Amino acid sequence: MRLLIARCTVDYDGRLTAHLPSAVRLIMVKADGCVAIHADGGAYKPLNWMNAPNRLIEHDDHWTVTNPKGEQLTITIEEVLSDLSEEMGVDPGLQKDGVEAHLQELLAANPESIGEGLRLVRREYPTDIGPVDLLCRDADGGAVAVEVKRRGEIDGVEQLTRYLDFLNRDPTLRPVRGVFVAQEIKPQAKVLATDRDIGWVVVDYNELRGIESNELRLF
Amino acid sequence: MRLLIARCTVDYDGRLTAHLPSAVRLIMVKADGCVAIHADGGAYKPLNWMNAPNRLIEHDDHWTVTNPKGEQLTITIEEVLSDLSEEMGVDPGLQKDGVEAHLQELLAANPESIGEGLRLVRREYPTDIGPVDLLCRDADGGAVAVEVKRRGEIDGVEQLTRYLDFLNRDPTLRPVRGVFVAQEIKPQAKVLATDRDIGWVVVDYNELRGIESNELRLF
DNA sequence: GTGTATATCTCGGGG
DNA sequence: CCCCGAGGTATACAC
Repeated sequence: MRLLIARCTVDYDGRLTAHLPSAVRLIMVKADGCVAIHADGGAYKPLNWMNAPNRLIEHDDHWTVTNPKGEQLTITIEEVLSDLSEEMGVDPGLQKDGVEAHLQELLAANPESIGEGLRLVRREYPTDIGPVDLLCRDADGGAVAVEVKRRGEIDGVEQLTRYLDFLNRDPTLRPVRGVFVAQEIKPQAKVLATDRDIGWVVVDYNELRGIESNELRLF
Repeated sequence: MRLLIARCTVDYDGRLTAHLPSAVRLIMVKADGCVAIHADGGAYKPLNWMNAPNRLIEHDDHWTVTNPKGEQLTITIEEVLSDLSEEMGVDPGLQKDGVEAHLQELLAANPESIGEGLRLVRREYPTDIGPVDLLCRDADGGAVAVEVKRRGEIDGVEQLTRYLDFLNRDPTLRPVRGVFVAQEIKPQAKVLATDRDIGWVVVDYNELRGIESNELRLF
């Protein structure tokens, strides 16, 4: 990784055009070739960047970074304040816990926590426009499509609506009702779901993990 | 800005829990207090981060970064390879051109470029589930809802469908037809729009800018 | 502050 | 390769 602190101007010409007036900034060049220009503030997002793969050419007073799509970043360097290079090696990567996939697993193992009498038919049930998170049957044998989100917003309701639209074309399933499940559901998403006769359930991740470990203890 | 290159492990506990095994990484601390941990590859997104506002405490061998929501980042530093601090000042910020907002402005000023005889009623016309980009009336006085995108994809058609659904409940507007406008529309989005009796128009941003400057020249 | 839409989104997975 | 979905999305903007 190379870390250059310099007074510079930057121009990006690609999916949009953008310009940075002269100021002191950090120019970060990573081992994979990607370039990012950071100001001394404003969260983690750089002001300008160019992802790998690309071609970086260092001219006398400016750099050009070009990618295969024809996007170009031009960095005009007016004054170098610091220039540091360091070998870092390959990173072992981030280990995550608590994302949607895990929530889906827990719900698949405990469909009763979505609705009484629910039994799982299958996870990632395929439709023509993508897989439904969970397909279940209720106590009366009716099909239930479940969309799982960590945070329930309007687009999740849209997604489930699309799936229901397709599932209800299948005579072996019809009629299919929908349930929207999340750790937190925004009021507008509840309104839209109710408006479309879609049920919604708020679940607690830690409580589900508790159920899971209790059940494990029984065996 | 402080740039620390160190062998470290990192633990995040907040919206999820995540762990980074020991490796050499860049730890960036910006003037506004935000912290980002970068590997030597993988685009501009850091492996872990904590946005401002937060509280950074440097202990002997580890740092803790805590934000008001109770999320915490723990950086255990095993070996410091480099430690650089540099004053950069406030950045003048990025100047952009060609984003959706500009396209919407240009179309609002030239509704005729969407359809003959269209007149603008208002931009960001409010509905219960969010604002419609443009509400217009056509030559016959019929209401027209316009959704503007830079790149037209399926979710834009969904969005417009939602708005039309709500707008058509308003007796002073009904019937409202929809037009989907973008610089580029994906085939699937065209199919879905047509299927729902929604019109679609591909516009050229530079041409619109031309119309705009021509009109300005007339005055 | 809440809620909604945008983003040069980034990133990963599947066909 | 593109398409689609998730994200600790972040960020801007209207109400």
